[in-house]
Amino acid sequence: MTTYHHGDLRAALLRAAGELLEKDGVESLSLREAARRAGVSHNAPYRHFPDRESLLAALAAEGFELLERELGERPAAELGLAYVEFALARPQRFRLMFGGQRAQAAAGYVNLRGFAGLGDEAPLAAAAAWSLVHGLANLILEGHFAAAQRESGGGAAFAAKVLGSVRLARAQRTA
Amino acid sequence: MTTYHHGDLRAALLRAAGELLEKDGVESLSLREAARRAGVSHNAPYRHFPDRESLLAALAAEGFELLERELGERPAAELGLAYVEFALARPQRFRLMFGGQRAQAAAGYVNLRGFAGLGDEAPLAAAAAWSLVHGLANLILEGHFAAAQRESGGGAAFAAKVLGSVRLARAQRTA
DNA sequence: ACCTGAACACCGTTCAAGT
DNA sequence: ACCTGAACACCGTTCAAGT
Repeated sequence: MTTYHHGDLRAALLRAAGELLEKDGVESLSLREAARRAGVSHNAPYRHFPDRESLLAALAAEGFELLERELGERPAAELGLAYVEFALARPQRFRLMFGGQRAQAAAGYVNLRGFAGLGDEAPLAAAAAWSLVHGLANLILEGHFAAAQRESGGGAAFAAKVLGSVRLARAQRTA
Repeated sequence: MTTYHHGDLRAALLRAAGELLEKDGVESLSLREAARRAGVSHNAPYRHFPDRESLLAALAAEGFELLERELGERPAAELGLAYVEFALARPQRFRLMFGGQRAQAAAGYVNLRGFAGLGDEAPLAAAAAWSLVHGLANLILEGHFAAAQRESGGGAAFAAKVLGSVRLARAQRTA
């Protein structure tokens, strides 16, 4: 019973907070509710996190590890699509990772140079590739391509089309 | 003196809330503080906005009008850069407009087909162009290109380089 | 060290009332 | 219609105490 808060309260808090995050988003994630779910007083979290913001930072860090892992399992040609799929599968986590000033943790974290055959060409090309998939993920997530998605049969399918069309344009160039 | 709340309390609230937003971001924008700044009771805002969320939606809508206006003043070749510049000039407004579920108001709002010579080619190309500039704006805003920005002499300069390199790639293709 | 309850200064939102 | 003060159920954070 009283097991839980004997060394892994931090982990229990992160798990509870992660569930709350993915359910309702950052804005309605409270330290007190996470503590409640972990079975401790509203005050206990301060033993492991100096404030709410650093709990959020830890959740974001988890997200970056997960993203890195998932990108690592895919061939270079699918990196862009994998990035979008990650965002669509964990929208709230993705928003937390890349929204609102919490980004320091991520700076330079995600390496997409391999995306779409861009190889190691140039830093500018890598920046463009990352920007493309990141913007696509965001805009799909927020519903800005709702109509086109419906035609394509879902967000991931639409993303594949868009990324495919870019790849095609590049292929035509080199051909 | 008692002028203010005689018809334009709504406007006064939006102005106060806009200042708070641009100062500290959405998360620390409270209805009560906006009311205080507008010189009314913490309760008065409910005469004009059913809840906090719809005040935020109104602020986002203002942002979209402003973005549209600013894009409209630039030649087609500069639309992408203008988009990024808007984001860098009003980071908190931009985050509000495109962050966290508030996007319905914007769906299909921004038309970037003219960007980078993409013309009316295809919806997929337009989606790619918007994604590129949107992702670039976001990633610059959150500090993910900090090092490259320093070399380029600022976020806007870096954005111009990235967008220039993409345009170049397309030009090479058609040449 | 780790956890607790009480307390403080905030919130958003609702309600009964005033003009 | 528009505004008010009081009240409710929440927050994040701090503090003095307990083990």
